[in-house]
Amino acid sequence: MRDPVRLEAAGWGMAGATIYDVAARAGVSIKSVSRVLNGEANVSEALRRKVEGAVAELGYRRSLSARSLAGSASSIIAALVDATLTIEHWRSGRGNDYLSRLELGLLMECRQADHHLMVELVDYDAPTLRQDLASLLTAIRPQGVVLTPPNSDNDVVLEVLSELAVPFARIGPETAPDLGVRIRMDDAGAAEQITDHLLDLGHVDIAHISGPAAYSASRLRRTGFEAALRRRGLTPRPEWVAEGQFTFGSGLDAAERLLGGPRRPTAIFAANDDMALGVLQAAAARGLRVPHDLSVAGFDDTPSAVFSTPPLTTIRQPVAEMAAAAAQRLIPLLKARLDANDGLEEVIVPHSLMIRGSTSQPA
Amino acid sequence: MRDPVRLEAAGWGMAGATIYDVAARAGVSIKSVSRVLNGEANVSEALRRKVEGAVAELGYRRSLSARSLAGSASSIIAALVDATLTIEHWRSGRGNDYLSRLELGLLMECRQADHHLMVELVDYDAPTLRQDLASLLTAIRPQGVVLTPPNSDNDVVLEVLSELAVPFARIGPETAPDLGVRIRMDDAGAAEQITDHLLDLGHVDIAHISGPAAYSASRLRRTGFEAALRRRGLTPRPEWVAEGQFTFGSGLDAAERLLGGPRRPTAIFAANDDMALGVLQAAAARGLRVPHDLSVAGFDDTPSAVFSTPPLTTIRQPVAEMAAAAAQRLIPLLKARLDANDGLEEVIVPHSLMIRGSTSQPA
DNA sequence: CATCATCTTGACAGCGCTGTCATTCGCCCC
DNA sequence: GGGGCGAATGACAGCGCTGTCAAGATGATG
Repeated sequence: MRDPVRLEAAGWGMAGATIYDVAARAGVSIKSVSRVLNGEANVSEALRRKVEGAVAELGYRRSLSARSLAGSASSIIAALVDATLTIEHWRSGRGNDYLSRLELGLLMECRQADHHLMVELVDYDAPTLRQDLASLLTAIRPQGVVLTPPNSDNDVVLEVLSELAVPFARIGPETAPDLGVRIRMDDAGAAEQITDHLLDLGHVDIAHISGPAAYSASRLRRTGFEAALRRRGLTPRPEWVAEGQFTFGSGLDAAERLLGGPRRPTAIFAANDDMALGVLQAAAARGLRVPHDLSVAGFDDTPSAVFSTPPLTTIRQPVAEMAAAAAQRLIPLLKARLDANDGLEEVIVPHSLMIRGSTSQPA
Repeated sequence: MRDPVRLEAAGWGMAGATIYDVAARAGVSIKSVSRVLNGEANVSEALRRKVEGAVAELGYRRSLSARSLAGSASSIIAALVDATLTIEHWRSGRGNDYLSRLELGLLMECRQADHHLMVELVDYDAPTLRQDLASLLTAIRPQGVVLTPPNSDNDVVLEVLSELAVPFARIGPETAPDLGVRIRMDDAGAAEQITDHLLDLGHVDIAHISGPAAYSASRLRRTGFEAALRRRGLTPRPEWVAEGQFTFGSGLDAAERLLGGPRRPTAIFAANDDMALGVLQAAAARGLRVPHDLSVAGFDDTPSAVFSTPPLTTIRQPVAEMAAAAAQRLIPLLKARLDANDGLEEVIVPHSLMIRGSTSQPA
């Protein structure tokens, strides 16, 4: 058995107890302590009680690094976040509501399962992405990785993750329907639902501001929008779909184009709230009253959607729930040491339509 | 030298290279690799080049756990976040803009310094806080800890951190002016400035909705508010200070009280934006036009402040910058292995007054 | 040219765990 | 009553690094 004085010499000030201390206190071997802590089979009740007592008395907690190094659970979940996007947010001085909610969900689950959340910035545009990611993963050896939009589909990332056999969950996956745990909402269905809401109000001339076509969320929302029209026997007019960039400014511009055309739509469904807010501004600039002269619908239910004038009718994405579901699905995987990321389940979480002041019957 | 086949057997799929692989490839000892990587002195140029070459070829990156375990840098920064608050946010389904911006700042700095960010929920109300925190810290052994508002002052936490000699930074510290790196803004000064703005516009009858007196941010803002009045020879009227809870609802209630009094103020300065938004709503409910009949000022510059009607005049807290400053100050500390948390510098970051539509001359 | 200080490099022992394998102990059965 | 078997526990070797200490290389010095 080792010298207990070692404790004081650790340089990290008052160091915590180690497994040796617990073993000594309980009068058992370190392996037995390890067994109890890992809930291994074939442990006598007496042993368990002795160990648990010692653990409690010493306030012992296993070292993450040691566990991780010894080849077992690191109990770290890494959330991979888009660096470029983050830098943009940083520059604009704004937080990222989506990411924040996502993280909330992850944190809540991590807390329950006694796991830890590490947030990592990844530069998805770097030519060295493959290399970067591999380094990152071997450096921190997370037990599971959560891919966040809009980067849940990067081929290189999926490849590296598969090669390294790291379990992963994808929030809002778009392609590669067979890799990892996939958690998403029904974008098309939600878009259809909110378009239906406008149609139900009596609108016929409905325009859409889509997101960048590169994102399938954009495509799915547009698809849903058009499907809703078609189901009512209406033909989507291409000139009434403007592509935006998911930003306030691009929404404003798109609205200008849409409202400046020969025939003015009575409702605009923007593919996200930021753009819808831009529409609100464009409408105000033209002296159009919302919702009297123009109904506006968004997507996402960002915080500002509640405080805009009028408040936005929008789709509430259950982001935190998605994240929690991801972690929930991921953590058992870790336990099972299941390292095949194929054929895992897909979870579709329910969204909700938030009807607020920005939509009404056409005048 | 070890068996290179080991690589394939690691069970983690394609494992990354280890220091042994690099050493073998470079034809040097592992210690030399370690030396180069740590930038230790007395390393020949030739050695450095050989090692760096091998590292590059292999895409080698040191294992966090091993480094941490071996007693050196864990390169982990832990951000301690209030669990109760987080759960509330989780329930409400809203993100946390403040936290998000804070994290952004931390992430940016971590990225630069090749550190990692771990976000940890802490239940500050738990009777076992001391124990919990000690366990947490010994489990993850972060190199530095960032305390986030409103928990930058918890005595138990500061104590544990000091005992464990973990360097820490405090965002928005209120008490204990000599512990850790302290990063804050000038709350009183900012409050004074925004009150001055109202006074400059010609307002005399200015009311204040403060935050909970328990938070010194509340007290400082109130102090600044009253100081501004006094400097103009005005006497603050206690009945024109209402205490809110930093929430929308409490702002609305407080505004009701203030506006329902015998003499109606022409301007209200709320200690945060959420409450100011409540004031906006209360004013609208009473048919008061803002800013014509009532000027409203907030504090924080939350995202909704931009999209409210009218947009809020408010104080912009440079949260991300504060966080970045914290990390910036913390990381060198880690390197220097400085484990005294006393007498460290205090950083006061500049705020800015955002003048928007919610304030104007009194009618 | 021997001597000593200085620079450069390597061997080796942990850090705190987990995994493997060996050992002990009871207990059942013929 | 001996052989066999499973359950319970322990001894010990790493995991991939860093720190310590020793040794070899180099150069300065008298």
